[in-house]
Formats: sequence, C-alpha cells, structure tokens
Amino acid sequence: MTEEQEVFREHIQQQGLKRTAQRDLILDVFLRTEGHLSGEDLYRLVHDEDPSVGQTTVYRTLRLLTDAGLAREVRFGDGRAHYEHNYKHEHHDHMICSECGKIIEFYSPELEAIQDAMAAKYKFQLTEHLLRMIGICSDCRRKRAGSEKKVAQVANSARR
Amino acid sequence: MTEEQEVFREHIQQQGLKRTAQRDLILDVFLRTEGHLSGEDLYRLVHDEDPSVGQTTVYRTLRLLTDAGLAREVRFGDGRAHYEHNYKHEHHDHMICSECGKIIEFYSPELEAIQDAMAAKYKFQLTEHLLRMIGICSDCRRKRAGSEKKVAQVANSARR
DNA sequence: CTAAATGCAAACCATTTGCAACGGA
DNA sequence: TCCGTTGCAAATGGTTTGCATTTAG
Repeated sequence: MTEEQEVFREHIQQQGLKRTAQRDLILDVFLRTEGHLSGEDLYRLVHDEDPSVGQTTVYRTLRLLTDAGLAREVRFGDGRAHYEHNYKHEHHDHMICSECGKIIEFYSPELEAIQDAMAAKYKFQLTEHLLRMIGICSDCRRKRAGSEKKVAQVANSARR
Repeated sequence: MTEEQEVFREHIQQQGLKRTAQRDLILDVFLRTEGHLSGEDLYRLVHDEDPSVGQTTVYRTLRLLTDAGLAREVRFGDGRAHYEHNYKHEHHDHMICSECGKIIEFYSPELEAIQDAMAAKYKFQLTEHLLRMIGICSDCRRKRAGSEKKVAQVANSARR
C-alpha cells in the first residue's frame, strides 16, 4: 500500500466515510497519471478501465482527494478545473504557452518570500496562492521566427 | 470625450467595426463602475439603463473592450470571468478573502522583476500573468478571534 | 448597398443535484 | 440496519452561437 492510499483510507475513516471499489479505482488512476488532469480527463481514464463508473462519482471523489490533501485544484482560466498531485509535492507555479498549451512548472523561493511579505503588509493570512504566467514558450518562439506573417500584429496585441 | 472613449473609437475604426449606441452605453457604464464586474454584473447595470440591450451584446462588447486594451479579464476561479479597468491602470495582483470575498489589490515591483527573471530563465516570452492569493483578511481574522469554534480545524486544513 | 451588429432563443459544456437503488460498517 | 454512496438523468449557470433582422458607414 502506498503512502497516498494510506492517507486516503485514514481520511475516509476519520470522516466517517466509506471505502468503495470506485474510490479505490479513481485514486489509483489519479496516482498513476502525472500532469494536470481535468475532471473529464480523469473520468475518461477511469471509464476506460471500468465503464460502470459514472462521472458524478469521479467529480465527487476528486473533491474528496482534494480534501484529503492528495490533490490540488488548479484553474488555468479555460473554465475547467484541473488537478495535480499534492501529496509530498513541492508547491510550484505554472507558465502556460498560449500557442501550444504546454505547461512549465517552476518554483521560486524568492517569489514565495515576497508573497509572504506582501500578505504580512496587509495583515492577510495566506491560505493558498496561484500564479499563472501566460506567454509563448521557447519552442513556439522558434517556430514562429520562421514564418514572420503576423508577428508585428501579434506583438502589438500582447499586453501585460 | 474621455481618453478611453477615444481609444475605443479608434480601435473600432482601425478594425473596420461600427460604432453603435449599445456599445457606447456599455462602455459608459463600464467606465463609471469601479471594481471587478462579471459579464452578468455589467449586463444587469446596462439593462437597468436600457432594457432593450441584450446580454449577448454585453458579452461581445466586453471582449471588444478587452481587445481595445480598455478592460482586463481576471478569473478568480469561481467559474465566471471578471473585468477591471485596464487603460492607464497600473498592473496589480489580488488577495481574495475566502471568508468575506473582499479583494485587496496590490502591486509589487519585486514580484514583477522575479517573474520576468523566471520567464527569462525558461526562455518564455511573457504576455500576461495572474497572481491570486487566497486567505483571510484582517477584518475576518479579527472577527474570527472572538468565536474560537473551529479555529484549530480550519488552521489545520489550510494548505499552501 | 453591404458587411457588421443586434437580440432572441437555443446550444454549450463542465459541473452539480435530486433521487431511487445499492452497499459498506 | 443505517447512513453513506452510486449512477442516471435532469438541472445549473455563465457564456456562446445560429439566425433572421436591423443598422452604421
């Protein structure tokens, strides 16, 4: 049994909930999959292994995983929620390529420190934060350099 | 005529679009209202002044304002998009109180500098960024200090 | 005159909910 | 047994789209 499974079962017991085959399967699939799964993504994967599981259960379990501290909800602004592993994973932020959708994860202690300082300045008790940097990744910049079609126009519309 | 209106009309001309009474009204209401309006909020306000304007037009105009650089779209994670003034407004980030929903705007040049540095490190061309800090504001902390009911539990569930 | 803009209703789409049947503890 | 859980279908809710009509340039 992995540590995550242990955490999950413990959370379930503490909350007076029940362990079910569906929940075990969903946790299993979630843990096997790296990256930032949306609810639908996870549903599809789970459904491939057991078509009898409904999406409602997947969504509900995803919240359970979040409550248990195993998953972290991340919203990239496309309207849907994504989930990433959260157990013993370093906090990190994301750069999102608006061209190809690639996501770069990074961590900067300086960034964290300054945020803490800003929070303190406003006597704000920080619970969580989300930093989303949108732009164009190096690969897409290289590709774009080749075809100089609308470069000026695009650059012009780029805002901070 | 305000500078914003000038920017708007110029944008409309440049793009070969048309100036309409609805767009003028929507821009007007938007400019008169501070804060972070959702599409629906703005629709309601506009609708109060002219019930014949449809929400479709409001949503479409909001995108137009964003394209023209007059509005900035901000997503706080509640599923709906919010818009704030963007013309000659300093870029800023947000602290959101999870208790009362209050939004504190702040700006930190250090934060910006570090983000630029991180982007450079990954050869990422930054277009835009969004920093959302969620926590409990000073007012709510004070109120909470009085009724110590679930303090330990809440503090325990707080994750970074 | 003609392409853009409008407003309505219907469509979207990720997520949630009501509810009857099911199943752990 | 008892209450949590499940899956279906239907509902939700913010936003978008199709389309016939209107209107600015």
